[in-house]
Formats: sequence, structure tokens, C-alpha cells
Amino acid sequence: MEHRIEKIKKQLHSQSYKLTPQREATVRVLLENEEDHLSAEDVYLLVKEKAPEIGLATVYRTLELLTELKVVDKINFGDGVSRYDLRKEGAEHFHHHLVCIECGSVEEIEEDLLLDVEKIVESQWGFEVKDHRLTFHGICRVCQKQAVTASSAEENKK
Amino acid sequence: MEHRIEKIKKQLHSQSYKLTPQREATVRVLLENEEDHLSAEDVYLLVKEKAPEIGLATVYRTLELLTELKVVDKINFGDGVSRYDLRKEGAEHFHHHLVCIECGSVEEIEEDLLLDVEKIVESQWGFEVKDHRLTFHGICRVCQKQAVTASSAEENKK
DNA sequence: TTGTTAAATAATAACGATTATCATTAACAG
DNA sequence: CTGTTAATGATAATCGTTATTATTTAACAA
Ligand SMILES: [Mn+2]
Ligand SMILES: [Mn+2]
Ligand SMILES: [Zn+2]
Ligand SMILES: [Zn+2]
Repeated sequence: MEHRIEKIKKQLHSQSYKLTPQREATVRVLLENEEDHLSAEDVYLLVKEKAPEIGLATVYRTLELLTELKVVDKINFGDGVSRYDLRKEGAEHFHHHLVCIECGSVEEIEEDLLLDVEKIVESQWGFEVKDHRLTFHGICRVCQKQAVTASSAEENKK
Repeated sequence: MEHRIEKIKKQLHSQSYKLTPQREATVRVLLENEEDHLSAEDVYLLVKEKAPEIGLATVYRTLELLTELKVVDKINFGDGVSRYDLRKEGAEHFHHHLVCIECGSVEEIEEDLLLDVEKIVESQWGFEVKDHRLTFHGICRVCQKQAVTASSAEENKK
């Protein structure tokens, strides 16, 4: 934890930004909720618990800054809000997501999986890939089981 | 063109929706600008040229309806607006996009490319894939050439 | 035709996420 | 200390989208 904050601090300093208390509080919230996909508002409310004096605008500004520095990735799952996702430590590329269209759960895939596809895109389309966004929409494991249970219950009724 | 409108008309009727003049005008605009990625506002302005009496809310409602029917896909490139993309005729899956981070151009890939990846996701994550969104961010062919030209010009100056 | 109903529409108000503005404060070099 | 610049907090403004409501249209039965 401290190690990662130290790293981010250096990234900020390298572009002559400071790690202010507000920025640090924001980063800590992101680190403590790494598995979630928080909106700016979500982050704001969590930061407020520790540093009640912080303003919403500062959270937005900090998230924007962290996005520029590629500490976080800004992502959009199609509900009306942007969400901020900490880059995995040492990850080359942004990770992928599995969004369940039944329950709304979001699972992560850290494996790259796209190496071959990117090669094809580079060679066949002459496009120099820098980053990617890949999201699958479908039915998660849990909802699949529920569907099976529901349909067998349906069978029994007959 | 007429053929595709006829098809969409049947899709609407199958869910007991009507192809009203406003809806038809909207669909025509989408068909005539199939290569673009229009926002709701863009569609509204183009429809207005032909049917000036149409309201913005109706365009939004129509686009929402067409999205439900999977005639169009709603997509978000990270600028603040949703864009609407007609499904390619007979396409199994939504197509992919190459977004240039230099000039903002958007290129399309109709080839699936994800068959293998989806198999892995299904088998390894137990996730039943229904749809996907894949966007690559990088440098398009044109901007790559410009970079080469610029750097060689730089060389000559020395 | 005429009246009855529900669906669809246009105009516009409301909403909500994000951004801009601006006065105040903190950090810091000289 | 003093001046300078970056950062912040409060809040107004913006802008894409959604909700509301009165009106129009289409379908259809009497
Ligand atoms: Mn994630
Ligand atoms: Mn497209
Ligand atoms: Zn689920
Ligand atoms: Zn380009």
C-alpha cells in the first residue's frame, strides 16, 4: 500500500505535481477499493469519511489527473456515469470486464488475451495499438445457475 | 435501402410497434450515414433537414427503441455523448473500432476476431457471452505517416 | 361516418453528471 | 517575512438525457 502510494507520488513529482493531502486521501480510497468500479461520486463519499473537508470538484480534478498519469483508467459501462479503475500493478494493458446483463455484476480478467488480435490489427489494418477496451456482456456463473434452478422448479410444477 | 427499412418495419411490427413517419425518417438518416457514428443530436439535426417538425425527444425515444430491438448499438467513445451505430446487415456480433488518439478518426473492423477469446472466457470463467465491445486506441495509418514526415523534416533542419 | 381508445409525438421542464469560475488557502522560493 | 504560483472548496453554469404533459394520430368498433 505505502509502496504504491510512494510510486504514485514519484509519478506526480516527475510531472511537477504535488501529492497533496486531498490527493493522497483519494488515492488511498482507490487502493482500498481496488476490486470495485467507483464513480466520482462514490469516491467523493468515501474520501469524505476520512477527510470531510474535501470538495467534490477536487475529487474530479484528482481523478482527471490520475487518468492523465495512467494511474487509473476511466471507463464507461453504459449507465450514465464514468467509473475509475486503478491499473493493476505492473500491468502492461488495461484489463477486461465481464458485465452480467442479469444482475449487473462486473468481473475482471487480468490475462491479456488480445495479443494475437492486436498483431492482426497492426499488420492488417496498419493501426498502432496503444491501449484497448474490451467488455463482454452476458450471463455470469451465478445467474446461469439461478436460471437452471428456476427452470427445473418450473418443471416440477407441471 | 428499401429492403432494410422493410426488414426493420417487420421487426417493429413483431413487437407491435409502428413505423411512424418520424421513426422512418430517423432510420433513413441512420442508413444514409452508416459509416458515421452519430450522436442523438447529430441524428436530430439530420432528420430535421427532411422533417423539420420532429422533436428531439422523439429522436431519443426512437434511438432507444432501435437499441432495444438491436437494430442499432449504443456506443460510447469517452467523449461525453452516446453514439448510435447501425448493426451491419446479417452480422452476428457488434463490430470493433479503432480510435486514433491523434486525429480522433474512427475505423471499423467487421471481422469477428474474438471467437477464440470468447471460447476461453466461456470455458475458463464460466461466463456466457452474449455481446461484446472492443475498441482499440492508438495511431492510425495517416497519423503514423505524418509522424514519420515530421521527424524527417526535423532531421533536415539540423 | 363517428366516437373511443391507446400509442406516439412536440414542446419544454427537470434532472444529474461534469466542468467552469472565483475567492481563499497552502506551499514554497527568494 | 513576502511575493508567487498551485491547489482547493463552494457553487454556478453547462449540457446530454429523461420526464412530464397536452396534443395529435392511428386503429378500430359501433
Ligand atoms: Mn476493472
Ligand atoms: Mn461502428
Ligand atoms: Zn449475474
Ligand atoms: Zn489519426
